[in-house]
Amino acid sequence: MKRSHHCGELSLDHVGQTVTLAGWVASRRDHGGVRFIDLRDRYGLTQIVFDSEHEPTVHQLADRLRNEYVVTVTGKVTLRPEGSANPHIPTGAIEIRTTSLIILNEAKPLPFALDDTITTSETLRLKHRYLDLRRPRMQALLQLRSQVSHLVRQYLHANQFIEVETPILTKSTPEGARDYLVPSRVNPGEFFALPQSPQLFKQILMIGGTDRYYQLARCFRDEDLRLDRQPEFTQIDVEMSFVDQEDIINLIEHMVRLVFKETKNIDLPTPLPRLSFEDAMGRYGTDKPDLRFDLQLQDLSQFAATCDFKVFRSAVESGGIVKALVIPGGNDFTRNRIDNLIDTAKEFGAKGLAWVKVNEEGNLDSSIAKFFNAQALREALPSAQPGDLLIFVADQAPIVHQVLGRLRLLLGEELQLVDQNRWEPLWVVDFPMFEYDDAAKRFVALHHPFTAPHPQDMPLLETDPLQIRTQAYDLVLNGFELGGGSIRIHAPQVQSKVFDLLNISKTEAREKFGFLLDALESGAPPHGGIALGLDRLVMLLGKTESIREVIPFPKTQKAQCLMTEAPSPVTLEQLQELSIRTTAKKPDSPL
RNA sequence: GGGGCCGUCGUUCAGCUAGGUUUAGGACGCCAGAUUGUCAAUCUGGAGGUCGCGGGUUCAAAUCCCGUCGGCCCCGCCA
Repeated sequence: MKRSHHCGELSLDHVGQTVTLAGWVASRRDHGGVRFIDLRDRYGLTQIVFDSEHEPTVHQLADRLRNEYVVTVTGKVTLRPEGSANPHIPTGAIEIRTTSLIILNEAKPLPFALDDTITTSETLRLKHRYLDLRRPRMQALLQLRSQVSHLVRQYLHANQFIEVETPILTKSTPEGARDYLVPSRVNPGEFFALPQSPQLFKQILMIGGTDRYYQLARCFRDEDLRLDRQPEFTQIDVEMSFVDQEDIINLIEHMVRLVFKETKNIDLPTPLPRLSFEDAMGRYGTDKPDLRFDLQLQDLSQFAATCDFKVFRSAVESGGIVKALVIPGGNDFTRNRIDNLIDTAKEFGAKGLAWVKVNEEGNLDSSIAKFFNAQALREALPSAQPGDLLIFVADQAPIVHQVLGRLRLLLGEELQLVDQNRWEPLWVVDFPMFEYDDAAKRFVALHHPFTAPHPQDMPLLETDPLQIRTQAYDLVLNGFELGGGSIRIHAPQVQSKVFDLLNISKTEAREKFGFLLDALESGAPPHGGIALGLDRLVMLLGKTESIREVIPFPKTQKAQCLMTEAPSPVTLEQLQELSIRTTAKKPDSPL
């Protein structure tokens, strides 16, 4: 018996019709002579009535119903009696007077309540994800994700993009995250890698004349997990030929604005604000600033250079900087709380944390206040008001930025400065091309080794690589990196030069991506692109507490699936067939 | 690899910080009965826990100590 309607659509308009519904028993209320159940499917809830007077047989059968039984019912849509309508659900004006009930399947008592309001440990939810997914909230999130994907596809197709699938079984890439490896049975001792991103393939597609490519690409990285990081995730992967940075930023802005408008009726600004990497680091101490609250880093290096506090002066003299955060109302921080801040600053890498209270009279209150000219400090820090707490870090710039950037986030949360209803997207642009890795004694690419320098910085490749800025851009939203991209190198000589600087030998470059180098020499168009994290986008749109909520079957922090219990040992035969022997000593290992 | 928080009936939470008050308790769920207008239904009764696991301290451990397993958050890592 097929259903005629679903459980979310019946209303006064249907009164008098005979309908058939199917779904799960969401709850039951037994009054003896009359029994009610709420029947649930993806679309909603409908109340079903079993009346002993009119339909004694069906009423008796309904006694067997339990939560999450799967049933199909046929009956007449009727108006609920005076005073018993339920205004809280869309179908609350009507109910179904049942003439037929079929129990399609039974269900054991549940390991946890499916109620949206009841909190259950995530462990249990993940173990029984099939139950968890039945909850309206989870269905809504799946639907949101589907809606976002659909909008993205529509938009990109409308802009002449072609969706292309790139290989999942591919080649291990250097200079990135750890790869997930897949042994090749027919090539003993050799391995595929799962893609960390389709980066090289999309560039090859441009060289192949595809002009505009996109893919909702599954990517894999064998690194430790975070609340916004999973070992497999989906990115909206885009690449275009004959474009510059502005073209890509424009295209993506429109797409993101469309997604926010269509899914949540949110109007993002036009155009999106931009910050240079330098400004982002200087003012927020991070390349993914959360602009939902202000609390900017204040540069006090000039003041510090002339003050009597030796720690400050010597930091500046040795090429470092001094920056401060003005904590509004921080004057009432207890000594204990300040000590905790100092400890936290040290954990973040600072040698110490200087602090000064500005008391209600506007005087400086601190053990180091005697070193400062109060007037000079006021002029250097005009935003400081009576009642504030000033905290300072003096060190080399990267450390100052890292420490104050993190303290800013911590304090923003503690002092509830973050407006949860705000949406603060921005582009971070003009990234440096390289960083110097002191440990490895070499340059490393900040973005990736295929990112093109700014044309005017090109000569610096020979002279001062650390000063080179790239045509790279990150899209940041509320402190999360939504994605990033760049204009790519299309000149083979430039690409070779960059590999040199990264200390990737000719042999190694040849071995790892000889195909790209060959392709670049075969008529590569100028091209560039971007990749946005679909999971993070949906997580932010859905305001969920972690990325796992918007992934139907996510992994735990130990990169395991609690439902399937993957990964798991395999048989000795399987290993032998793959010419593999493991050195792991697990009690349940087949060795 | 490192730091922190958490683990008590099916679920959720109390009890732990004063070791004995506990035969480990409440709520929800479950089981049985009652109930013709509920929608967090109600009423009566009942079942259900080796306090994650192992070891130690003690006359006595859910409670203190050590280890371990699992979950979460963070650092490192994530070009």
